[in-house]
Formats: sequence, structure tokens, C-alpha cells
Amino acid sequence: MSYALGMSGVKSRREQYSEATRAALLAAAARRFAEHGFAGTALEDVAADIQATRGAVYHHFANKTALFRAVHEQAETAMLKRVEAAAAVHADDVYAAAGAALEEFLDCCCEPDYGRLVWQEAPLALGWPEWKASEEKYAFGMIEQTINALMDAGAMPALPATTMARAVFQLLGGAGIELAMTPDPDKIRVKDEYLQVLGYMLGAGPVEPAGPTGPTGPTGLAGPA
Amino acid sequence: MSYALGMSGVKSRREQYSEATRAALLAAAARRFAEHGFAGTALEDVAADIQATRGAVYHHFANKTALFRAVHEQAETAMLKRVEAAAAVHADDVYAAAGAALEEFLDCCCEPDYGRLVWQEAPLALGWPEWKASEEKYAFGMIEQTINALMDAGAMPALPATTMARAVFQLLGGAGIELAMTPDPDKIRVKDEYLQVLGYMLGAGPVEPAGPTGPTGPTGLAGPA
DNA sequence: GTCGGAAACATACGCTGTGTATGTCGTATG
DNA sequence: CATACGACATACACAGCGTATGTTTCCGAC
Repeated sequence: MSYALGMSGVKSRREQYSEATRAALLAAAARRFAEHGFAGTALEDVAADIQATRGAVYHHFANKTALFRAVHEQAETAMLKRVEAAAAVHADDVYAAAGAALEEFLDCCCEPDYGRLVWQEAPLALGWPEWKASEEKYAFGMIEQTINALMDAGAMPALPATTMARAVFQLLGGAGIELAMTPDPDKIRVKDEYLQVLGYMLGAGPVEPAGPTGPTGPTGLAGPA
Repeated sequence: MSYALGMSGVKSRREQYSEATRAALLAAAARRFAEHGFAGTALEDVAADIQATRGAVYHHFANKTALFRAVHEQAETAMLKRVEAAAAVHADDVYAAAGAALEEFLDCCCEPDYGRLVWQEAPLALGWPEWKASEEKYAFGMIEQTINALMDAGAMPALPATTMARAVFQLLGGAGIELAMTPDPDKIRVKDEYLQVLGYMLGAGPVEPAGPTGPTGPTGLAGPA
């Protein structure tokens, strides 16, 4: 057993190089996957972007799917971090927190890569079962939590929570993919329209066309009566 | 120009044979695509199901994508026909018609093939832009029509209709895919839960847990106040 | 310091599957 | 009955994944 220093936090030069190429591969793969889709990208090209060969890819990842899995996981954790940070600002107000989280999520989807990667390619690349299991950990888990909080607060009748969460989940996914594919100049408008519609559907009532910093917050989620 | 009889409705024996194999190919492809996905099915296997070779496939269809396109279009028109028939029963009542259409659509999605084909494989096989354009003609067009009717009837505030339709569209798609993947014994329960949730989101208010033939119809869509 | 040894790649190969080009056979038509 | 065309089957070229096998470079021990 050599390389005993690996676990002490000190990285040998070889390890540093290796991690660098691995990171570079991930970055290149993310770009390619987001732009040309999973099936549309050849590992040869990914490797070429790094001035390497497919050998490097297959050294760091078991296969094409594993590479995508890594890219996907990276994108998801980054999103989750952003959304949690946005929600944490309103730790005292459930409604404001939900609204902030919602908007931050939609912003993530405006990032050209995220929507395509997570909502379009992932189910294909990973297969629906694994994709669903993955979302259970990320977006879906977060949504279910929020839904439960809103139900407890009385802002929403006690419907089957899981199915409700799934519906919202799918709704956000649709909005996300739509936003990801919308040309830049229209993004803001479409996003606002989605916020309105989501506010109506979740708040379960007509919503005044509040400005982005209106009295009920950007989502139009109405507080308790 | 020979075969002048082709346009008089009379089919020569050759044409009959040709159409038969074409139809058989479509049927076989539909099964394969639904079961193993687009990327997971080899044209070789599709042809083998017909006791033919890939030559036959490439004779009738330009390429793999074109074959899928034909299968997809067939599934969509069949669905549309069913839903329209279900809605036509309640020609006088907008709410009942919308409810019947909704439930029939979900039933279509319970068909093992439809959900997977249309909502999972189609965007991949056809590419997102073409898939979206296609849905514009089928499901989405129908939904937008219904939404407009509901808005006109005052059952729904005048939100951005197109975005609202897109949201509902995505919602139904999600329900469809979920139902398509749900094991048989749970299908009825999940479908009912979705009907409840959809009723809440669309009717924009709490919904009494009505039975399948309750006073407000199976969707829980409330009539005008 | 030098000497195994292993990690980090590169190179070479086989396989599967698509798309295309060419061949063959039957059938409709003059 | 000869000929042409449609409906396929066969054969081939090529791309892309996965694997097996080198080759180099660094690390650690003696």
C-alpha cells in the first residue's frame, strides 16, 4: 500500500495533475452534453477539448454514462446550494423562503446548461428509474419539504402531499426546460409569466399582478388570510 | 407514369403487400420503441419481427428518425381522436367536457406505450424543437383551446393564456409519464390523486374529495359560482 | 540513486449499429 | 413477351463505444 499520504490532505504532484485533468474533462463534457446532448457528443471530442484521448476518459470514468452521471451530479449540487442559500435569507418567513427558492430555481434554469442537462438529457442518459431516484435526492426532495411546510402553515389544503410535490416538480421542470430553450431577450418575460402562473396554481387563487418586489413577494404566493 | 390506377382507390396486389409490410413495420417499431426506447432499439430487430431485413425499413422510411416520427404521429392522432370523442359527449357543458377530456387523456397515458413514446422518447428522437412543434399541433393545441374556453367562462382568471397552457401541458405530461411508469396495481390510485391535485390547481380552490361520479365531475373542476 | 511498481494516460482492436450503394426478383404495362 | 419499375435483400463503408494492451512518468523503499 503506497501513497499513504493521500488521506492526509497533502496531494502529490501526480494526484494534482490527475485531478486537474479529471476536472477539465468534467467541464468539457458539461459543455458538450449541454450543447449537443448525450447521444450527440462523442467521447473523442470531449477528450480532444482537453488535448487528450479517449483513454484518459476511460481511465477516470467507467463509461460514457458514468461521465454524464458525474456532470449531472455536479450541476445538481450547484443548483441545490444556490437555492438553499436564497431560501436561507428568509429563515423566518415560510412564504418568502418558498418564493425566493422558486425564483432562484428558475434562475438556475435560465443558465443555458442546467435545464437541458437535468431535464432533457438526464432521463435519457441515466434511464428514467435512476433519474427519478436522483431527483428524489435533489429538486424533488426540496420541493416536497417546501410543500409540507406550506401545508402545515395552512396555505394549502391537505392534498396527497407526494403527488402534489410531483406535480409541482414536473411543473418547475417544464418551466425550467422552457426557460432554458427560450432566447435571451424573452427570458425575463417568460420567467415572469411562469411566476404568475405558478403563483396562481400554488396559491390557489387569483393573484394581483404584483411587481417583482410587490407586497406578496415575487411569486404572488399569498400569505395566510 | 404507370400505375395510374393508384389514385382511383383500387389497389394493385403489389401496393397491398407494400402497405401491409409498412403497417407491420410501424406496429413492430411502436412496440420496440415503447419497450426499449429509441436508442435502445436496433432497426435490425424491428425488421426481424416482420421476418424482413433492414432493407425493408430503409425502403419505406428515410431513416430511423423518420420511422419514429411515423410511429409518434400515429400514437398522437389516436390519442387525439379518443380525447375528442370523450369531450364531444358533453358538448353543452364546458366544465364537464374539460373534465372528461382530462380523464381520457390520463387514461391514454395509462396505456403502457403512449406515455413513454410521446413524453420520454419523442423529445430525444425528434429533438426538442420539432417535438415542441409537434405537440403544438396535438396535445398542446387542445389544452390551449380548453384553457381559453375556461377563461372565457370565468372559471379562471385571465392570466397569460399561452404560458398557462404550457404549464398545464407540462403538468399533464408529467402525470402521463408517471402513470405510464407506475405498476398496474397502483395506477388507479395514482391517477385519482393526480385528478385531485389537478383539480385543485386548475379550479384554484380546495376540492371536495368527490367520487368518480361526484357532483362536480371526476376532475373536481368547480362550475361557475 | 536506482529500482520495482503502480498510476496516468495513449494506442490498437473488436463489435455493434446506422446509412448507402448495389443486386435480385416479381409484377404491372405496352 | 419484353421491359421497366417497385419492393425488397445483400454487401459495404463508417462512426462511436468499450476493452485490452502498451508506454511513460512519478513515487517510495532499500
